[in-house]
Amino acid sequence: MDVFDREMSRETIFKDRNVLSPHYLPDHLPHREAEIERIMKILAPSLKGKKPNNIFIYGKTGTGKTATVKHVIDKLIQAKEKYNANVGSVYINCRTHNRKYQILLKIAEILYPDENFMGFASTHLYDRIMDYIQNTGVIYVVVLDEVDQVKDVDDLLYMLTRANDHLQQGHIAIIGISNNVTFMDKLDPRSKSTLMQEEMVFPPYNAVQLKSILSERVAQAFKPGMCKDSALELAAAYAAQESGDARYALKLILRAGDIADEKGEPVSDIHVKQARSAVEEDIVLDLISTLPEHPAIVLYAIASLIREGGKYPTLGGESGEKFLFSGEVYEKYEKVCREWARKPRSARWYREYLKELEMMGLITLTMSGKGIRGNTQLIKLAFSPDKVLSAIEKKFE
DNA sequence: CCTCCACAGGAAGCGCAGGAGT
DNA sequence: ACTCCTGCGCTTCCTGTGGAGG
Repeated sequence: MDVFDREMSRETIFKDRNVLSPHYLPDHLPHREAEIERIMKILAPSLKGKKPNNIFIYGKTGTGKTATVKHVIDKLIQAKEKYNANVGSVYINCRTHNRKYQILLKIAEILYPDENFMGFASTHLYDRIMDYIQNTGVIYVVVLDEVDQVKDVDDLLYMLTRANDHLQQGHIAIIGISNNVTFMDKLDPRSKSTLMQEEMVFPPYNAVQLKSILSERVAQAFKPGMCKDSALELAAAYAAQESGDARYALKLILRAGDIADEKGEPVSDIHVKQARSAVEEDIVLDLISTLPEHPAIVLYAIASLIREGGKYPTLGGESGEKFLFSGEVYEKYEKVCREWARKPRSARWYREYLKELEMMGLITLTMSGKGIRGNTQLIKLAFSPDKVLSAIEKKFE
């Protein structure tokens, strides 16, 4: 009996592990009923051949934006069959298709599945797309997930929305999804007003909501009684702390499930706690791997200063939390740069790196208030310095 | 109260790379 | 093949801000 045989014959606590994967689309989305209804209402005119409004959806990661939209699109396609309506749709993830050209190409490829558009100019793609819509009179819903990733958004939106003015029949409707608040400010006012005919904000889930989301999935993923209620509750509580991220909650339970499965035990609190540390490590590693060189060095400077205690250790003394001063970190950053034979960036740009690191959730920034001279940012590391340091050292070999 | 500190963050501009237009 | 244009990453310069210190 070899390893394969033993693994195959082993009893597992999972019924369907796949249900917990980040790509799994559940049939039922708890606590998003109102959002689903609103989007359906907005899209409903398309079934009668009328143009629906464009929608812009904003919400933090793990608030169910993508799942909700995909769910509604599924329903729209079902309704299309039922009422024999002339509607179509594409879902495009702009992280992988982050330029106007790639998006037009993707649309063209779907509209003309038998043709090869490689190497065609984007104006040609545009014309062909317009031809299709004009000739068929279809109402075409384009979902742009993570729109903020598109380099030439203004161009793209202008092109797609202005197209509608030239169409005698048919229409392009846009659903934009983003988790970046500042994205709206960077938009051209014209594209802003067209994209945001309807604006929706998806709030983060609270602990109670996360619990009910988890329990639905857990019931499908594990065999009966193989995931304790307390474990589920703990995972929900951890995720609620992490800004209500349902994806994080699912990751936790999946990881905890794997740990428990290995031992052949039902999932309990201990496994969730272990999973948390493991998932956190994954996240740190993942974030740092995509980090450009200089932000990584800045982060390294922060982590090593935290470990050394910093120039002004535990100032303020609030629960012993260690804060660093912006200037102090910049000096350290310059020093590390010299040691690693890199030319340090200017202090101005260093501040941009700090903001970037904050947006990624690697550090937290607080403006200095009472008790501190001058007006400066106080920097706190979101993860353990040792994990961060080793991850960055690994990155630089 | 004024001044100084220790920065924050806006504006302008620069060199470069890669596409679009011709 | 060539110019032109545009976005990106960055520097330089500058004005603004909130509290400390005298």
